[in-house]
Amino acid sequence: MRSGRGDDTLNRNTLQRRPMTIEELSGLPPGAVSHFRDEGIEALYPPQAEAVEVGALEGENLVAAVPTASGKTMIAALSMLSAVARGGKALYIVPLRALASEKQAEFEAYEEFGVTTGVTTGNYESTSDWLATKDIVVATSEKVDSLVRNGASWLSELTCVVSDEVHLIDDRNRGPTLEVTLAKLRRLNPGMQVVALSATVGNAGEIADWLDASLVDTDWRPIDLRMGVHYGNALNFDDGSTREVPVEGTEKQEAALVRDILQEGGSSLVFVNSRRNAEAAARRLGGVSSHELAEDERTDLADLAAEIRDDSDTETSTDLADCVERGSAFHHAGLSATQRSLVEDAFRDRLLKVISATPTLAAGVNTPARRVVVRDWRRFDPSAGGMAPLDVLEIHQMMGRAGRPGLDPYGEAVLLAKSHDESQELFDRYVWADPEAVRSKLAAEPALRTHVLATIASGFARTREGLLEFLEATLYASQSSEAGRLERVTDDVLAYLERNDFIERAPSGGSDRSSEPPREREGAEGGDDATSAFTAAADLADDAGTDEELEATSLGHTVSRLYLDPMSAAEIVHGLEGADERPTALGLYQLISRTPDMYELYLRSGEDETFGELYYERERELLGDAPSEFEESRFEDWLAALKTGKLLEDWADETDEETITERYKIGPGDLRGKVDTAEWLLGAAESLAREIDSEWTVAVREARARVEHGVGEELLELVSVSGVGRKRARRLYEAGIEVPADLRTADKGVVLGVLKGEKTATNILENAGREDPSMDGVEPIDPGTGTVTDTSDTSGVEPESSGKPDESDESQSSLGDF
DNA sequence: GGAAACAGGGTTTAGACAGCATGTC
DNA sequence: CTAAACCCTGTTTCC
Repeated sequence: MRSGRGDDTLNRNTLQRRPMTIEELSGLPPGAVSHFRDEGIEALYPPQAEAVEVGALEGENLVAAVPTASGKTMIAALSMLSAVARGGKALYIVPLRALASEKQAEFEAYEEFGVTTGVTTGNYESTSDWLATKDIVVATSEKVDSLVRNGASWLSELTCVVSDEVHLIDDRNRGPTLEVTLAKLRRLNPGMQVVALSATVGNAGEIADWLDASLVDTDWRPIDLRMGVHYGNALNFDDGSTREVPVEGTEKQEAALVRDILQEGGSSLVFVNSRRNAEAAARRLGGVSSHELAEDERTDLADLAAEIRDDSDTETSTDLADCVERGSAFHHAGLSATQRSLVEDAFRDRLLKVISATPTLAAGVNTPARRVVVRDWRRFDPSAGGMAPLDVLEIHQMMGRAGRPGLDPYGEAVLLAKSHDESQELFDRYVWADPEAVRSKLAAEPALRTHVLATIASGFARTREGLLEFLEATLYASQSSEAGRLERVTDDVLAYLERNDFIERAPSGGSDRSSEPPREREGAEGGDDATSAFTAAADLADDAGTDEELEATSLGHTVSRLYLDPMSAAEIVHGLEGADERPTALGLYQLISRTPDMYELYLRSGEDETFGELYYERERELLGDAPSEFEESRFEDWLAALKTGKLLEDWADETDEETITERYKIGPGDLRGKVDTAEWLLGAAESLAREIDSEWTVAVREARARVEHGVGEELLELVSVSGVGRKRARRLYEAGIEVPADLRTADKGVVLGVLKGEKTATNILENAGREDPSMDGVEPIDPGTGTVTDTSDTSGVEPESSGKPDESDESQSSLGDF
């Protein structure tokens, strides 16, 4: 830990001053100060005061590198509110969708004094025009990137942009997006204030230089954080103090630590390195927490467990619910979004006593605990050939979750050691260590592939020189020691894009290519303001007329707007163009599953054989050229994509959630994620098919509709009725109701017998447009037997009229039956 | 004879953004 | 190049 950095004079001065009260702040909208006072905020934390001193309220650029839960959001809020008070508009960029909702909930309160907030993520969108009227917009970095690509007009009205967790620029996959997006927003709005919020990192100064910003860099926290290592029966802290925490009998260290703090009324968070470990630890720790529960807590926990079981019918859910009943929970990306927030909320409400989590939790929404136990500090990393130690930054993020402001006297973060040597190593490696520096990953080819295309397509650069000049404004350029590397990779990428018909090069000098009219205006939703602003930005970049011109093709524009990795687009286009007959659903599912935009499903041992067989069985359905069986790794990728494709086909064949999660050994959250990505990619594939005039557009649309609703072809019409999902649609179909129109004429008794519940049935009939949807006095008819409880009208009901044999019992039993 | 305990080898391993147009059981 | 938990299987042990 970096205590007392001597070079930070500002910091030292501020800490010794009397606290700055919120009444001293000027430049905020009327009513803001009293709002904060009502919230119980009287004085600013020292880092916040420091931010104000360097001009946060006057539109000055600022990098705040401070620990989690030290009031970073307040720094952002003050900057944004003062920008709004000056008549401006602010954007708050977050790394996760869950954080977007968290921030919105926080900023919504500003409506009280007339400052409005809107959110936009891939999931949820307040319409674009509506966003233009909001004072503050919250969005994920990818969404902002997409808005830039699509030319949202209000972006050029921004006067303040906040980038939360800016250290994620270091992330190989998603960092470059944030980096490029910030550079574009700055070019678009030269006078705009930039506020970057970061965890404490090794090179905050470098980031500040890049953004022309003042730096607030401090370790200050509102509650003390003690870091320590537990070894044997003792817990040794960084301040030299020691606490006896005996490990009894066969119990694990973490169990002793959780029990110890629970007896003082404190909850804990245990970080482990795999999902399975998280689940196993949660089960074991349930034994600890269940001893310390009050009667009313048991009742509440039982309710929570019921909610969890209700959300999804899978083994993961059952296991989680069983743990929750005992006051313990696990948390990882295999959980559904609902389950995750149920667990997080219950933990914040102190109902759950302990969560065992993978690192997801450290990066996500705020879930502070009295004690944080970091059990595993190494994680499997194929690139390292085995277990690799976690970054200091990552461990510090986990440890930073310790201590709940206002509830705990202090927070404790504990690492576990099994030997004296390991204890020493942990102190050196993590407790006393500074976090790593943030390094830009922009020069990686996959990142450049997509951003170079987008930069050209949205008019930020029109020549190779202009492109390189734009890239000069990124963090990568300011960090790069290896001159020419970026240029070299850029040239490779340009060649790739040209080869795949995404861009065209032409000699400059205003040659009039009538075949391909300029497309800058494409997709500019907000009219001329946006277009002119974007064009101006491009003009700024292009000074030379000597260079050859770069222009996105029509296809290139589409790819950029669809937010696809060009390589994914190329794969899809190639696959569709090569199809001689109508592609099957499986063919399309495998196609999108092998694009880099689909997260890979891992091929387990023995599965290469299973899927090899499936491959030979259904080889003809697959699109494009299969790699030879002798190219081992490429063939394995092909089979892994087939596995993912098969999962999607199972889903679209109405296999139930439980069977799929068990068959592919995944959690409900993973299944939802796969389906979601497939839906997006097939939507994009449909646009591409239209763009290249493919004759298979309809096949793609149908395959997309089938994953979206998880139903067979014959149910697609039924699920378009609001309130009818995959299960209800199948039951209706089997009762002879095959299309929405049938709902308008069908016997009400049959409908009620199928749908169970008068309210649902009435509702659905109403949505189908039935004139008299009321179910008053209707007796349900059992769809299985066709027998009536009371009435005698059974005409027109054919229970087994399905075009698709009842699959439910078969799919239950046929494990591994691919 | 059969169930329970144990040993040894094999297997597995974190995370989740985006288009578009609206809503499961 | 570095680990550890869990599962499955086969064996031993104990009643």
